[in-house]
Amino acid sequence: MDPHLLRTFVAVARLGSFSAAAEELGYTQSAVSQHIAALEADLKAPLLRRRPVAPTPAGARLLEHAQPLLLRLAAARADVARVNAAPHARLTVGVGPLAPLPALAVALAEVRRSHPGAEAAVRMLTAAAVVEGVATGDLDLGLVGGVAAPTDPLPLPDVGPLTVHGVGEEPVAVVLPFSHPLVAARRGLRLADLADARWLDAPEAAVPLARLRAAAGVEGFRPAVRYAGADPAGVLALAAAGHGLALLPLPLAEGAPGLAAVPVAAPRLVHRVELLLGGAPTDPAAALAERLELPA
Amino acid sequence: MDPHLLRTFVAVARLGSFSAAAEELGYTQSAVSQHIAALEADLKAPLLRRRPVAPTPAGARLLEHAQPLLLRLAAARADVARVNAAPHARLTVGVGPLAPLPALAVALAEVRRSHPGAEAAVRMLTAAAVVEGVATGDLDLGLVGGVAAPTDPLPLPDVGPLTVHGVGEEPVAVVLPFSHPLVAARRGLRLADLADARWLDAPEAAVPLARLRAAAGVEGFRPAVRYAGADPAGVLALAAAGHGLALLPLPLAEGAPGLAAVPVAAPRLVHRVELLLGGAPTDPAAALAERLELPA
DNA sequence: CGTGATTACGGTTGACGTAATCATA
DNA sequence: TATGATTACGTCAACCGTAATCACG
Repeated sequence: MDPHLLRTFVAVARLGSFSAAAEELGYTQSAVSQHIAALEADLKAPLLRRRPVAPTPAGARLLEHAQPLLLRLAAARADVARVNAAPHARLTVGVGPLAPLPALAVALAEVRRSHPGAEAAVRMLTAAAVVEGVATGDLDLGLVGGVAAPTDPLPLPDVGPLTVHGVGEEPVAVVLPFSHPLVAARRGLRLADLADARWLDAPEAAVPLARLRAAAGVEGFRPAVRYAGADPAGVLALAAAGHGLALLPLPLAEGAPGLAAVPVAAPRLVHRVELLLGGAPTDPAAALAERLELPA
Repeated sequence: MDPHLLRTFVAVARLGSFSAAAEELGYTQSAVSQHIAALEADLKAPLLRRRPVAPTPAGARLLEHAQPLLLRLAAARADVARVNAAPHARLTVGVGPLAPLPALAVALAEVRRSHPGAEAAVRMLTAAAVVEGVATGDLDLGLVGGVAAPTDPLPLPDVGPLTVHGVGEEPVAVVLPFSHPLVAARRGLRLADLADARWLDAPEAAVPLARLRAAAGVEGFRPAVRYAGADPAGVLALAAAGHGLALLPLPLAEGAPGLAAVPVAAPRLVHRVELLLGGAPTDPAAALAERLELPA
């Protein structure tokens, strides 16, 4: 299970073609074929069906493992590199959806105050991409939001030691059109009671439905409309038009036209924003200072 | 970053000696030296100081990554193997501390009822070892307990896709000697108010202190006595003798001589027991049946 | 000095490319 | 039949072992 073999395996599976993977990776078609054959021999199981190229059940299982494995490998490399890395002047910050920009503004202002010469670049990304970027060193700093039980850390994908600091918690609310019968229950909405409602499936721009099922402890929360965008405003618009409910941070939800934002009473949930730094837990300010080159 | 190199690196770091690692891995001293040199060249950083052999800061970071990486690698291998594996008659169950044996007994009875010919072996392990064993296929089934917010899944180390099923939740209680002033607060104990008390540090046999800090959202919970055993009875004895407090599942805690078990009112916590199976989520009974060979 | 890590060197194995072959849409 | 995966084979590098050397306690 050489990482190189794993890498070509995921490339082949993703592209659905040996030759395309070969070109992408700078190998010949033959080498790719040999890689896959070596993997299949090692694991004693066929991983791909050819013509058309598609993963077998065993290959699908391997794929699920391979991507996190390669990610962790990159994270390990980045983490070791950080130890001996020269500080750099450019600070790259990744911001996930549902990570409120006010918090980012405060953080950046603090950086500029303490490191007046440092440039800062901000990238808007998906939550998974922020975690990946911070782990692999592509990002110096990450800001992600999500729901969790109060004071609980966010359940982030485990790609290696990351420093996670909660920087804020806000209540969460269900957004629903004023016409919705549940608006009457102005206070004390139980999430489990909404399991049979129609929900917006907006995994990037609102709380994912799987998370709702886990939090409420019941099945349901069937998706009515899927919204692939990352902008919560789109979710608000869809909710106002009656296409389904969504769970959002209260500050984001309230004041939206045509919508009621009803806080969730049970289970107790908050929207939590966390600051991510690569490497083992340390003081965030000190860790940042170490990585930033102070102008002379 | 060949896994082989990583494997010898962790062996060298663990044993503190190139030659000892060589013997353990069936290599020659020279090969081990070359492995480490290759790793250091690849990562462009010294990883070990020699004479005495000890990890450098960069090596320490790598170590932190290497163990989970190798574990995931083994898990991937096991997961693929499971797909094409022949069912076997022997069922191995790993039981973590704080996983109540009644639940195990019920589970085993159910297995024997549905698969009358299946032998079952039970191993008592640490929680981490249960997760590892299930992931790597050494165990067919795992049972672990821990505290979490109600309906929340337990925060288990992420070693790959595991099927996790909650099989029970019970209240948690602080155990304290009858003489303790807080016994008066028979109901409605707030965990945060106990941050300054003396606690038993029993990471295997009771809720770990780090978990308490995270749940209460405050620092504190300083350890008074460390108890390395895995048997909660030892914790009860220590608590009764006044050596410190501990958080335990209520059924375990109540009725212990000389102790009061006071339920925790805030934050809302439960002791949750989860059933672990290797592989992607499926129906647990069906998954087990697939792996068990029914006697003819 | 002696234990133990490193370096030098040779044999073997394995990896990749070229090119021919095979298989399937 | 054409596209694309596989197999054959040659070359070259990588790996590991033996043995000599080096270095720290």
